[in-house]
Amino acid sequence: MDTREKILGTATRLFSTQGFANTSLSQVAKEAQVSKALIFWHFENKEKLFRTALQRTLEPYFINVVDDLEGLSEVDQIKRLIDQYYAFVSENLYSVKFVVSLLLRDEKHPDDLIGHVNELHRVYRNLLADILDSGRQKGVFRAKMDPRMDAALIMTALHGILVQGFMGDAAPESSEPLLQHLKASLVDTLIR
Amino acid sequence: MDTREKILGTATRLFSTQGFANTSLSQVAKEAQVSKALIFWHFENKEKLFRTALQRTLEPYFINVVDDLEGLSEVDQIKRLIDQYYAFVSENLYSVKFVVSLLLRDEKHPDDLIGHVNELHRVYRNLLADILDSGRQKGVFRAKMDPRMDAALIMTALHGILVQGFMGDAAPESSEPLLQHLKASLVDTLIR
DNA sequence: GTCTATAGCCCGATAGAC
DNA sequence: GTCTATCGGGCTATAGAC
Repeated sequence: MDTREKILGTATRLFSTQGFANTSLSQVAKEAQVSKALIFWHFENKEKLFRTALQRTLEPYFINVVDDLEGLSEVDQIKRLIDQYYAFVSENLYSVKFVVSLLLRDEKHPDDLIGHVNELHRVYRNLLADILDSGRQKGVFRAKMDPRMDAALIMTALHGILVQGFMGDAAPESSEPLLQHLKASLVDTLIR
Repeated sequence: MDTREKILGTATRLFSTQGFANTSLSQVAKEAQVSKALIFWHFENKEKLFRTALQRTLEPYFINVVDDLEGLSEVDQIKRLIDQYYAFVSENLYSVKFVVSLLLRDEKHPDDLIGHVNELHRVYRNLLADILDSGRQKGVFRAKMDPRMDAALIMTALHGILVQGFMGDAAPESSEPLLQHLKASLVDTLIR
């Protein structure tokens, strides 16, 4: 593997599990099995290395989620989106933890991290709201529902599952049925 | 004010806003207006200071929530608990952020932090489940509901509001109506 | 109990040989 | 591109005067 890649991979892993301040370049160098000075050759300083690692971390966040929805009913589209959100979080738990922990810190938020995350949240919520509204107009969902609020509520519940995943290492076994219950409760109660 | 108190208060504030590694004892000493050595006289080392500060941070987490519920109907008890959870998080946002960020780190979790948080979560969820079950037996709620799962779902949604609070500084204005919608959707749909 | 002074370590970053 | 060696500085922690 490329040396730069080796450094970047190690740094991404260490930053995302230990945070920026807790991770020394000496540790990165040791675990990547290169000299410390080499890090400065490839990345100007610790800050630049961090930004590059963060960018790498955020890459999979651009997921094309819409393609999967064609041909499904509104109800199934919603359920599919919920499943996809959950699957994404499960598969990227480390980096998700990383991003959330960045949001929690006073630490200078690198560039537009917050904007990036908010944008992702907004897109997802709007997609849900559009589907809900479409279903409402077709008479699948209750007429007096509020698509935007119900979309926000679904997002909220999904974020909640996220938190549960942080807390209990007991999560893996307990959050799967919770997800099923969430889909049943939130979606099915919207059906007229 | 007592010097020890002054150090502890300053440390609690700085640790909770900047994290452990990002907060130097020099900074604590400066902001508490004492000499650095004095910190070591009162607290053996940085770790001990941190543990003491964390304990202080967790103190308000023992809230007596039950007394407020007497005389209320099951539906109103649930809604009251939801409001209390939300109010608590709003009033203790900094320390809540602190605790969550600790949960996110690989860092040695100080003592039984996770156990402590899980316990709090468990107590709260069981309380919700008991109330739901009581209401179900009285015929207030649907007979075929699952009190434990529905309690877990409510907890999940509340945790989700937490995350929203982290993300958007736009939270204060947008999470209040979301809370109302949450109560309406989750609780009222349980009513038979 | 509170201070100043300082030891000793590890950090980020640089210089320079190969 | 990769290394060793090293600098200056901030850190935790200690020593010792008052």
